[in-house]
Amino acid sequence: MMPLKPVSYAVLGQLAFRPWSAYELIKEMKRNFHYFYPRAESGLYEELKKLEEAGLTISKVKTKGKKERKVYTITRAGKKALKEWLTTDPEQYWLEFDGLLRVFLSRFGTKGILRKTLSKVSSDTDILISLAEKVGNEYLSDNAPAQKEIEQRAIVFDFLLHYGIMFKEWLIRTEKYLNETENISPNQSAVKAKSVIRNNMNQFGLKVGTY
Amino acid sequence: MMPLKPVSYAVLGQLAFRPWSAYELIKEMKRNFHYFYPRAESGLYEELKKLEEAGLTISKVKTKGKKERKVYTITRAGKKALKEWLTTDPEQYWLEFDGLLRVFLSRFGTKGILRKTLSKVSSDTDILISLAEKVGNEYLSDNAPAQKEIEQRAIVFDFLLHYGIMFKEWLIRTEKYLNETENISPNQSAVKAKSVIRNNMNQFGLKVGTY
DNA sequence: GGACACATGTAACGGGTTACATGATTTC
DNA sequence: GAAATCATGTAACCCGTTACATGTGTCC
Repeated sequence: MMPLKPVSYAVLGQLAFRPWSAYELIKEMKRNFHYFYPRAESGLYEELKKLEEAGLTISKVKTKGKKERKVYTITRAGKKALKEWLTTDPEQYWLEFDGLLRVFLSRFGTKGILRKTLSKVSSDTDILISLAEKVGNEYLSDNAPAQKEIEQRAIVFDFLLHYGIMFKEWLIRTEKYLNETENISPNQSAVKAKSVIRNNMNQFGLKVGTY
Repeated sequence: MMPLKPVSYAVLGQLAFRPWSAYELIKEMKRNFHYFYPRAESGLYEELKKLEEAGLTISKVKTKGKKERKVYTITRAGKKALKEWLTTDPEQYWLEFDGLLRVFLSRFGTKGILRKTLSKVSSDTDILISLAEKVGNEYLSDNAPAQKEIEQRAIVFDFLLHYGIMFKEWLIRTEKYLNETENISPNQSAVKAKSVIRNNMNQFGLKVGTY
């Protein structure tokens, strides 16, 4: 039996809340984890099978009409495995953001092209934030998660919203910077760039001048 | 000739700054892109070969001592291809953060386990921030990037530093939250969780109560 | 009855990493 | 001359996605 991967524990963890059919489970995981642990739905059916083979879940067939579907439940061993995994160290978090690559390389295009790139990033972020708005309101509503669950969800929500806002604020600063460097000499704009760097470092207490 | 992937343009873009030997180029890319476009070094040699096949770069063998190594240079066609790519839309940015998964699932462990997870995230973030400090100081120093380059690097730097700080501030808020919910009833802590969510939403102008 | 969402997969493909191989150059 | 690092790869593998297959309930 293969050592399980983090994604296996994501599935197992979702099953720890309550039993689910595969389809519901996977939809729920997508809702919950999409923005910080994205996985294609098709692969998760695989994981469910592996978990059952490993004895960490069991499934019972429930017939409803003519359609039969399995309902998966976590086992004692599954709960134990989950708890053990939680004690291990998380991986280093990891961002993939080709928009920033494009910013880095933007002098090989035009300022117009750069603005277009940023505007795509902006609208991607709007989607994230409006999802946060939707989820936040659900959490505050009558059909909010159970008390035990909402405590952790608040922390995740807090992260995700600040994550999105960070992009938005960066975009605003960048737009301003772009406007301000619109018609100045290369010399002046290099000075400006350095002052951006220095101000950032000072703002967050990084040591300047120790090279 | 295959359609190029974003990573191909990352390599091509780095070559647009100046010619490099493979090794130097790849080291530089790691420095520049590691935190927002991570790729294993070994795969980049492949990309270089593909780019040359496609005529977007050319290489010349320079012998130095007994060792010969290729120096890659971008071609006219390469510059054109790069510029064209820059006009296309960036992908949606994408975070993988299993620490947050662990927070979501933390009620299946203990608060101590959760704190350990958060402390790993914290030290990962310290590494990011101290790298930012190092890079920032390099940018401000005598051997700073050329004027033309520092403008874009300032934007990237600004992002990366705020990105790291966002994690740090989240960790601080979360720690505080954890402390405050240490010895209160489930009822009260659910109320507290909801107030975290509501405050966040209000702080950033999300509409509350429209479900 | 046709369209579409619900529901559950699987097979093939591909991108990217890990681990290894190789030799040269520097450092002690 | 041993060890470490510079320097350049390649082959095997694995993880995960894409695209497809299949049947059911439901809406009009």
